[in-house]
Amino acid sequence: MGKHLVIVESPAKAKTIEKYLGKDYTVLASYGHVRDLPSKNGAVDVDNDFEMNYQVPADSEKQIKAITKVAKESDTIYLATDLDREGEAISWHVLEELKKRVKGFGSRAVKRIAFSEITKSAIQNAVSNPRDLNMTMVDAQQARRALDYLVGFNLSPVLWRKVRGGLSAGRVQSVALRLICERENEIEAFVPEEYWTIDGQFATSEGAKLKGKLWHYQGKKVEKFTFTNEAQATAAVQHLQPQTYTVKSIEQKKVQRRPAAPFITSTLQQDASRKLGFAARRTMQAAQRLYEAGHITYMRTDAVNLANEAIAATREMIQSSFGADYVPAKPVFYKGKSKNAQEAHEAIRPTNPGLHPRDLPVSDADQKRLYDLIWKRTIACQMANAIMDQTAITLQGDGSDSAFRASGSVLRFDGFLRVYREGRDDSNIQSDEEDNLLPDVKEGEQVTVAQVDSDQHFTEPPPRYSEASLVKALEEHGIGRPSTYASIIGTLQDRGYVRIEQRRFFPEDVGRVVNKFLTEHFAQYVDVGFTAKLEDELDAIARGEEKWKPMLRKFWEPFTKLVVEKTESVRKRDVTTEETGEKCPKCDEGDVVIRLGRYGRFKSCNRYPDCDYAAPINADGTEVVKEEPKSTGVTCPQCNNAEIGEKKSRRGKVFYSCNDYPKCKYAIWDPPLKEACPECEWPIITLKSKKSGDVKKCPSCEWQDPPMTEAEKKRSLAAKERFAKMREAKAAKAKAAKAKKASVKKKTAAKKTTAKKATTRKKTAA
DNA sequence: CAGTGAGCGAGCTTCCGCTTGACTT
Repeated sequence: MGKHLVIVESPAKAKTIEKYLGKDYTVLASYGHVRDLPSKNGAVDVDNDFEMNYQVPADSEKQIKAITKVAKESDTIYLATDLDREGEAISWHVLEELKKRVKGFGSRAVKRIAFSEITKSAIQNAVSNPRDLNMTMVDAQQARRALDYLVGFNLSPVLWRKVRGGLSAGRVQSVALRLICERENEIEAFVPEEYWTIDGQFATSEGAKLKGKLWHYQGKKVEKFTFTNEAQATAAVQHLQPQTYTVKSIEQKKVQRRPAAPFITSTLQQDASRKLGFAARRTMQAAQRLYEAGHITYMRTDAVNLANEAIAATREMIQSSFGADYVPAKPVFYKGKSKNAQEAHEAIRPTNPGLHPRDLPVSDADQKRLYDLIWKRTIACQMANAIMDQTAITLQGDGSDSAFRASGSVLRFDGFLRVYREGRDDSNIQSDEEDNLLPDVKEGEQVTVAQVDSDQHFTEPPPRYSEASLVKALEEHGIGRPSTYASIIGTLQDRGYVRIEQRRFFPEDVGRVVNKFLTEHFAQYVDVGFTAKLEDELDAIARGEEKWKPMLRKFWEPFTKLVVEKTESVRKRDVTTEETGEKCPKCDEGDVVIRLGRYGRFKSCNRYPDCDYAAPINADGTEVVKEEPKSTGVTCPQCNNAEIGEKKSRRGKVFYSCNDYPKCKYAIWDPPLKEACPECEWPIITLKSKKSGDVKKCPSCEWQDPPMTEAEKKRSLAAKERFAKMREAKAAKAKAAKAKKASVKKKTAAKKTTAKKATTRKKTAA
């Protein structure tokens, strides 16, 4: 005896901690939650005071067995799971299982310890300052778990009945879907507005040039919509052109720019998306590897704070690499911005800031690039502010009440910008003032007009969400957690609710129908504020001011009433069809309605199946007009029977296919040429236009001209590998799901046979 | 690429959050 067992969540963490503690300590990982509600009805027994029927899944059984084995030989158990709500619950679940599995467990000491940074001092400090399990926090987690289950497993079946089978709804995914759909509605409703800007170019007596924007016009400050048409703009240009101008004022100020806070999961995903073009999944995969190899701290975190030791090491690194000017007098501390942050970990940083990216002993390109990003952001966050001189020069028209304004800023000290500049996205538009050097002028100096130009602009609709901006929006509303951002995106795609095109989210028809239904009938549960309100309640439970079961009851009673009511009152055809007011062009009797089919919405006759009129429609509901395929003069290489025509897909993408469709299904994306492939003799090749010039390719073999460079080969191979991996993972997932189904079927079949046996036995007994 | 849909009503689907692994073609 005299042995101690420490339980953490992650195996990589277990390894590190074991190094810091003596040999009397065994550190084991729970691998996340060890018990959960099973994915079936009745997991939360609403008729029995919300009894939670937890189960240990097969995968967790392995971990629990290992933990039990060591627990039997230990006299102290340290529960060292993460210090957030989920971590507290994991500790409790582990403890509950140990009580069941270890005889005489009560003789052992159980201590809850927690640390938010993995450093030797933090861990030793935690071990010498243990506390008890916080049961009110565990209850808050149970309430969260139960509510998510109840929402998901009651709302989803409503969708199966009113829309289509296999769909899903949930506290998080339905809000994410809502954001994407509402953005699309905004874009569709958007009416562009015209406006004009007026710029002037000036020359000083010494010949230096100066550019300015029109600032005042005829005594009024110029606003965005001061000039709304060409006539107004032209009139203004004519009015402004012949004047001379005088430098009326020169305003100068020093502006400091602060570095961004160190990375947390959401900001890492955003920056990796903007700078490296990584999808959230890809970022997390690379980060996981870096974490496992001990190069970075934990990658699923919502805290921006850094360990003191890390700050010290970072400052040292800055001092030695860039000099004392770049080290601020005091360390820089950051405050988290996100709602509902639980701050169980540190920010994402290099474990050793002294390890420069070029010395990272890793060969994987994704990991290298991600480490580089993390390293730079971490170093930058402890560097001095950048300093710029911002100058604004006002040029007043002589004898007029119109003025131009030239502004520019000059970087005086680069500070953190020397290593890192935050990526920009939609909400953060690059200002055109930066590094705009202005010539030296004096107040009262006269300048002459070289040119006055007007430019036409139109206001633009808000952009569709990218993975990065969606994650940002979710985080701002406190919806979802660092460990789930990437999978939320996956769920929306798996359900067919959205698709990603050119790295932007587009809602699919099913997604829009589901969203309309949920927002119309279950508005309060798919509201962006629902999670925030829930979090307030959970906090009250954690503080001990509220009890979790009464809170669940308060949620459940009106919710289940609404579900029952809507299940009865809403008719499926009202959800999945829209009236058009048109008469059926085929039978002239029925009305045309828009229906939701397997592949999206389409027009049909409401007399179906008596009339089978059907026509495809565009995303905005207008009928698709079939264009005649454009001739290419190339014969189909597959059937040799017809020409290949240039056509447009329903989504507007150009493609080339055999005009004998549907008899021959040959189709390619790139335009065909009447040239045989020199390699495999396939009768045609294609011509793809790239930035670097035209590339001839064979659609049937690997041949291309000009041949790929080594770098391109490497890249294409890497992309292929990634693709193969993804496909494999998908196939494995599908297989697992199938296997699960089969085993469930087997089990239910087995149950049935035993049940049968039981009844027959009963009968014989009777 | 195009295909799509109703209703008899068997039996299936589904949540969020925590963490990694890898039975073979």
